[in-house]
Amino acid sequence: MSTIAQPHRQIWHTVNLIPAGKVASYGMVADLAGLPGRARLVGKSLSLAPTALLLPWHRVLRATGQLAFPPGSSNALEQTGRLQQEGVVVVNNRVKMQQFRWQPTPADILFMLDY
DNA sequence: CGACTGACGCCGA
DNA sequence: CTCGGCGCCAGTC
Repeated sequence: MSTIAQPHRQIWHTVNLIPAGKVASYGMVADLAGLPGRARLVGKSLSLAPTALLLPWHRVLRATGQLAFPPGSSNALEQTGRLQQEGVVVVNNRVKMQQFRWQPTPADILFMLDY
């Protein structure tokens, strides 16, 4: 069976913990996954993630709150739709991080370390 | 081997 | 708020 690099597994695992109605930035996910400074790797991992995993990729955006896709692109539209469906307000292709930022509990951290 | 490219982030002008 | 520049790293050419 194919050997999936650990960093990817860690990243997918972390993204999967983001609760509906909340969002996280690429850098935040990288940090929580034990890969500080590897924000770009998070983007890469999500692009490679099997759709069968049903990861909440739409809850991951840039640190500024901007969606990672160009406004109007099919990806941006789908991401916006999914977020609003969860109650996250998206205006001009961006979200108010101050209001919707996910704040992982100590339990969340432990859950990831345990993995 | 070097140059370029991303679903990024931060700092300074 | 916008731009430019640099750091970051795995792939690709």
